[in-house]
Amino acid sequence: MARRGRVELRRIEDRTNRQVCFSKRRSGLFKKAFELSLLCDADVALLVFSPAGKLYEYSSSRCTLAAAHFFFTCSSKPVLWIRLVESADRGVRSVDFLRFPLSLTVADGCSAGRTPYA
Amino acid sequence: MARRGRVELRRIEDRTNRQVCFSKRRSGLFKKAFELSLLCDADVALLVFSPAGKLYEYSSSRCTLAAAHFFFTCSSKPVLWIRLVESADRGVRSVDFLRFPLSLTVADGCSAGRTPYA
DNA sequence: CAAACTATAATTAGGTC
DNA sequence: AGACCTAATTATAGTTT
Repeated sequence: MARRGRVELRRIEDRTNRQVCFSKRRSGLFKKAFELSLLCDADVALLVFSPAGKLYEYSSSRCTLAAAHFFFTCSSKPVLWIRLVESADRGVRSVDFLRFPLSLTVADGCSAGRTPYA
Repeated sequence: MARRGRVELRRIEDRTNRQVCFSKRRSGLFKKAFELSLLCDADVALLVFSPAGKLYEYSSSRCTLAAAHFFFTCSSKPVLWIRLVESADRGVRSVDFLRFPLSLTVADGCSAGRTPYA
């Protein structure tokens, strides 16, 4: 009737099962993130990409930040995503990022010897 | 001997208790993030700032990305943090970000009408 | 097929050392 | 702080509606 043993910690092969698990655990994870932020007065930012590439995001309201997420895609095309996080914002939401090509200019005083760009 | 009731979902006032709770729940959250990534083939990025301002970070190894975290501090000073996420990277680590001032140049084709900068 | 159910596994608050 | 312990809560895999 319920699970028969410990969960095996490896990729779930069955597609449907994996999708269902993703949905359940994703909401559990976001709930935990929210609780950590609230109970412990911490700032939390969480990004989850489904295998299909859909993005789910959470930022605790205490973040005074606009969080940006800056990736290399497989083709290594630098793209910047920026979202303004409203104050009093909490809970899980789908994402409305601004997406645009980016040029970076590093000002004087860079403290790092290696660049994240190839 | 153990807890006497449901957890009240609000900021823990006692400093020591809050710190202990933070430590426990943080590790629980990172574990869940890792499991979601592994079981469900998802990319997960998680940032947690302790009340003291210490940063804890996780990115699933499947992220083909260098993740960047871009904040406004309270004084609204734009600063870019960049970290190159190594492949085969998993688990919780303390952070070794590169920190430097940033100038942004948005190329043609910006799809957004509002800027995250005040 | 999503939502509800439910038995069990997993997390964790509060304690002790 | 940090590891362990235990009871109670919470999450969730598998099932059903």
